[in-house]
Amino acid sequence: MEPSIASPRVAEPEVASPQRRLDAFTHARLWKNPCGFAARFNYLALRYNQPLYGWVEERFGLSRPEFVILYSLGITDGVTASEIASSTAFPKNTLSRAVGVLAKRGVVRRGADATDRRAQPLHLTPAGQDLLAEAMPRFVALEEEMLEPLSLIEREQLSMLMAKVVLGMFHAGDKGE
Amino acid sequence: MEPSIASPRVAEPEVASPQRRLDAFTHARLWKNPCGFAARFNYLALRYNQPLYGWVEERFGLSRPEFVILYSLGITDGVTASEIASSTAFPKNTLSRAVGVLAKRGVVRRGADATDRRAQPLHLTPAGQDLLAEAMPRFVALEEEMLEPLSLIEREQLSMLMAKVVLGMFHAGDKGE
DNA sequence: CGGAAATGGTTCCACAAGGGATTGACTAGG
DNA sequence: CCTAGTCAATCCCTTGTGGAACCATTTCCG
Repeated sequence: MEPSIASPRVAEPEVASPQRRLDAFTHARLWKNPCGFAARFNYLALRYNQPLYGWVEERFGLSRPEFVILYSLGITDGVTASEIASSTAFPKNTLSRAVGVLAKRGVVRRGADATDRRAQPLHLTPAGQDLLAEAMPRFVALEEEMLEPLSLIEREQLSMLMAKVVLGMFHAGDKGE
Repeated sequence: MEPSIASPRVAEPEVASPQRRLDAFTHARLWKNPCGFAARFNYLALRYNQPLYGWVEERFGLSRPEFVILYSLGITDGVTASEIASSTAFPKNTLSRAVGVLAKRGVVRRGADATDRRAQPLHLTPAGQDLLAEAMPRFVALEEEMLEPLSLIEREQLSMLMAKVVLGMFHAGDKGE
């Protein structure tokens, strides 16, 4: 039962000079791990979300699920709370609450679906668009910073490989399970 | 300010036939996103952790931070709570509580550091090792399943590229910030 | 049609999470 | 050798989270 991803050569030099025990442990978590791939994307997710949502919290006073709603609307305007819930795996009551907060702030507006009176398609207000416009560059910038060690070609490769994995999960999960 | 990762060709066919609105939205979140790379690893992290920690919860009655401690000890025995905290970004008090629970269950033992009586190096008990031994295959298997769409060569490539990104973050974060 | 099952959204409540202060142990400086 | 400052671990308390029950509307099916 070998690790499905071999520890790559690029990692080895680091092992030689661990500055502290902590570095050594973090290093072990990332490289000496039967689930190396999982450890790595979890690490990336952590190091990406932690600072960004921390900043969103202190800059706008918005919690993570609240901001996720804005972000979702930025991608697909008119999406409903349930859809965001299903897609992001936040529980729907959490999102319901969040929508309430956002509506009270005037950054989101609850619309009405013509064909289904239960559904509430959500829309960004101009204020919401402004807020999102201020926040997005940070998100883009940190991603850019993360990818900085890679050349353009490598980014393309990485993108393509991740795409394959994600699509696999997407199909397996949304339909199969 | 274009997306730093272009939407790869492999994704396009899917757009043509979205079975439901939800699929369409999830798809947009993954591919029509200025932070495509972030969206993808966040998606993978979600789809990986959700089922596994759900299973751990119902199988062993262990919360995520509790299991993370066991997992950490599996990788590096004798690591302390603080080190796990720093490395995984779980708050120390959460881990302290978790260690308490695990100790009470008899799966973890609080040792004593010879040179520093403040520190409590943690160790797996035989029961803890058994528990971990039962759980690990699930984690390995799901990772394997995720990587299944990739050939061995592609896995190597992905591993190498992720390694570059992670190492960049590792250095930037632990020392720079 | 009409009742049963399903679905979008909200409300209630128990509980765990994590920020902040506290204790106890080590280390450096007067 | 005592004091100030740091660090590991724990405790307390507020808050957000998310499971479950709950309405309103819609869809399914006899």
